[in-house]
Parts: sequence; C-alpha cells; structure tokens
Amino acid sequence: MARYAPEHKDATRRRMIETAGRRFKSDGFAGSGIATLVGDAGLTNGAFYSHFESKDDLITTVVAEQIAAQAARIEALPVGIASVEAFLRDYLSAEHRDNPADGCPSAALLDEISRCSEATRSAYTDGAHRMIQAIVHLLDAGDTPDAYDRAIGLYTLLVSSLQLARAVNDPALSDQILSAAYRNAMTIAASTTPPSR
Amino acid sequence: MARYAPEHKDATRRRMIETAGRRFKSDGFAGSGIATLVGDAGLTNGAFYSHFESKDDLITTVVAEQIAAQAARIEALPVGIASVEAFLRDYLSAEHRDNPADGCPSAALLDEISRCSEATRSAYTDGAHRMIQAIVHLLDAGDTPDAYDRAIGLYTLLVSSLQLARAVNDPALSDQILSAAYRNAMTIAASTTPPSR
DNA sequence: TGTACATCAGTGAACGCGCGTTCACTGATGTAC
DNA sequence: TGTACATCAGTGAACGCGCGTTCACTGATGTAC
Repeated sequence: MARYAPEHKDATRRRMIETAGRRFKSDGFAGSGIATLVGDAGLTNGAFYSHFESKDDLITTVVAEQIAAQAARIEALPVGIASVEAFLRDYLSAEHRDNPADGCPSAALLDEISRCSEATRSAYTDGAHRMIQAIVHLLDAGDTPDAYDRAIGLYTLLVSSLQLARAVNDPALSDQILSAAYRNAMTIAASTTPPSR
Repeated sequence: MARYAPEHKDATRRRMIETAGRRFKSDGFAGSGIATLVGDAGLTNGAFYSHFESKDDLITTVVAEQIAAQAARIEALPVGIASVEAFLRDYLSAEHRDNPADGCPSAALLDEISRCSEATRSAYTDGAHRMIQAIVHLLDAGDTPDAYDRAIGLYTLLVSSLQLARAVNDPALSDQILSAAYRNAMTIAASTTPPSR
C-alpha cells in the first residue's frame, strides 16, 4: 500500500531538523529563509509544508531538539569538579567560538528566543529547566537552593562569554574573554565546594 | 541662505538614532524595517537616506551610541562595592527585564551583533573595551589582569542573565535567574576584594 | 515693509527582490491480479 | 512473471507581501532687493 518504508519520511524530517539547527545557529532565525533551509536538506521549496506546519513550527521543533541535545551532553558527563573543568575547557574553546553551527544553541540564539512565539519559548524553558538540573547534578552539591543558583550562574556565564567572544572584532580581547570566563566559571563552580586542585 | 537652523537636521538625526535604539532593542535588527524605524521618529520612508547611507549605517551608528551610553552610565557610578551592589540590583530588576527597549543594548542584541557587518562589530568592540575598563574602575581593584577577568565576568554574567530571564516562559524561573545572577555577580565582584557586608 | 527667489528637509510613490506559503503536478515505488 | 494501478514524497511555478532603496516632487523657511 505505502510506497516508501515508513522510515523514509521520518529520515527526511530528521535531516531537515538537523540541517535547520546548524543554519539557525549560524544565521539566526530571521536570517534563514525557507528556500535555504530546505536546500540544506537537499529538497525544494514545496516539500517543506508536508513536514512542518510553518516556519515557526520548525523553529519550535529545532529549539526543543537543540536544547535537549545540549542538556543530554551535560547529563552524560561524569560527576565532579574535574569533569566540570574539562567541560569548561571544551565549551570555552576557540573551536566552539569559531563554529557556532556545531555549538551551543543558547549561545547562538538566546536573545532571539525572547522574541519568538510562546510555543518556542515554552520549548526553550523546558530545556532550560533540564539544563539547570543537569548542571546541579554535575556540580554534585546536593539539591540545595545554593546549588541551583550556582548552576544558573554557570549556564549564563558560559553562554554570554561565548556570545561576547563571537561579537568582538579584536582577537586578543576575544581570547581574553574566553580565558576570563574559565576562571570566573571555576570561581562560581567552587564557591561552596572547593576545586580539587 | 540655509532654510533651517543647522540644529534642525541634527535634531532629527538624533531623534532617529534614539527611537531606532529603542526599536532595535525590542524587535532586533532584522525585525525592524525602515518604514517602522522612520515612522517611530515621525518621518516617512524617503527621509531616511538623507540621514543615513543605509540600514547598516544606522545599525552601526546606533550600536556605537547605545554601548557608549551604557558605558557612560557605569563610568558615572561612585567607586566601591556598595555602588556595585546598587548597580546590580538595578540591572537585574524585573523592570529592566520587562523593558528591553529602555535597557542594556548588549542584553538585547549581543548574539545578533556577531552576524553584523565588520563596521558594526568594530563599533561594538570599542564599546566593550570601554565597558570593561569602566567596570575595572568601578571594582576599584587596580589595573591587574585579575581585575580585568572579574570585570569581564560581571559583564557577561549580567548580560546573559537578563537574556535568559527574558527568554524563559516561566515567571518563577525568570525571577530565580535574576536573583541567582545577583549572588553570583557578588561572588565574582568580591572574589578578591571581600564584600562590605 | 513687501515680494521673488533659492534652499533643502521631508514626502510618498515606485523599483526589484526575496520572503513565507500554496498548489497542481510528477514520477518512483509497492501492491494486486 | 508481467502489467495496471494507487500512493504520496517531493517538484517547481506562482501568490501576495513587506523589505531596503531610489527619486521626482513639495512646501515651509530665510535671504536678497
């Protein structure tokens, strides 16, 4: 009865979500047109609307997917300060700064999200809760209000440091922002539990 | 010879820069069209190009103006930890969160700036240097590398906390983000110099 | 003081273009007989 | 095994619209005489 195996259309949809994630993180939501998004996935214009209701539907789907992936990455880390250090080095690397398409969705898109639809903001909010929870666990400081505050602080400090390092034109300042962020993040991470070194 | 006093056109230009600053901070660069920008200043479409070369020229002008104003606000603060505290409370207030048009340009626009022209990024970079310098002075911790790192940390922590508080849909989480930012900012501000309370 | 003129800030219609979205269609495939 | 058919993922042209930008113009004003 069905022409293609049921996985076929699903695979195309997943490919769209993946390539759109990369495109949005490089060019922003407003800067990414349907023709480009669909072309990235090797399709043409009209195919879009058999996969998504609208551009906003794609944005919401991509935001949910991207932030969940980022949270999952943190959940997969071993607990403890050594692991935090390794994560910070990776997050605050020049490579991450120079490749937004492969990187953290919050750093690339956070201030655009506040201008998005309620559906998109809800998707982001769910992801933010999960992300904060994951950082609390990573810090291994118990489920205390203080641990929450520090987790939120790490989250925001990292996101904005990457944004600022990407915004400025001066390579020396950009590098300094990344290394300052590392030290400040360690200060916050260790502001109750002392670092292991 | 001249029809109007020379201040007349200058005043219109300044009005455009001011209203465009507010509009950009609410709706983003991409989300603000020329017709709207010019309408905000009480003009019609065609008047735009006798004041600015292009939309990008306006963006660059506005970014330079906005970040300089923000830096000037910090430069005007009295030095010391009590002053830092007062500034943090103001920056991290619900009012600032809920009124992006009146607020900090970095919080509203930082991740869009990395996608702007080199001219705009240069304007922002100049402002960022000045801002960091102003925070170093405000912290009154000497011109040491450590003071620089802490100043950068405060800058990024504040910006992203406001962004995150604006992005999330959940009022309780949003409030928590602001109060967490206050504590973490104080931790960074005081990470060498202890707070006065 | 009154009139003709030059200036030029601002008007508003028009330009080509790319946007998000729609839709009649194509053609590769699995199924039925 | 071979042929006719139904399915439906994907095509590509077209839609109205708002974008950034251009330009011929208007009309309020200060100056010249």
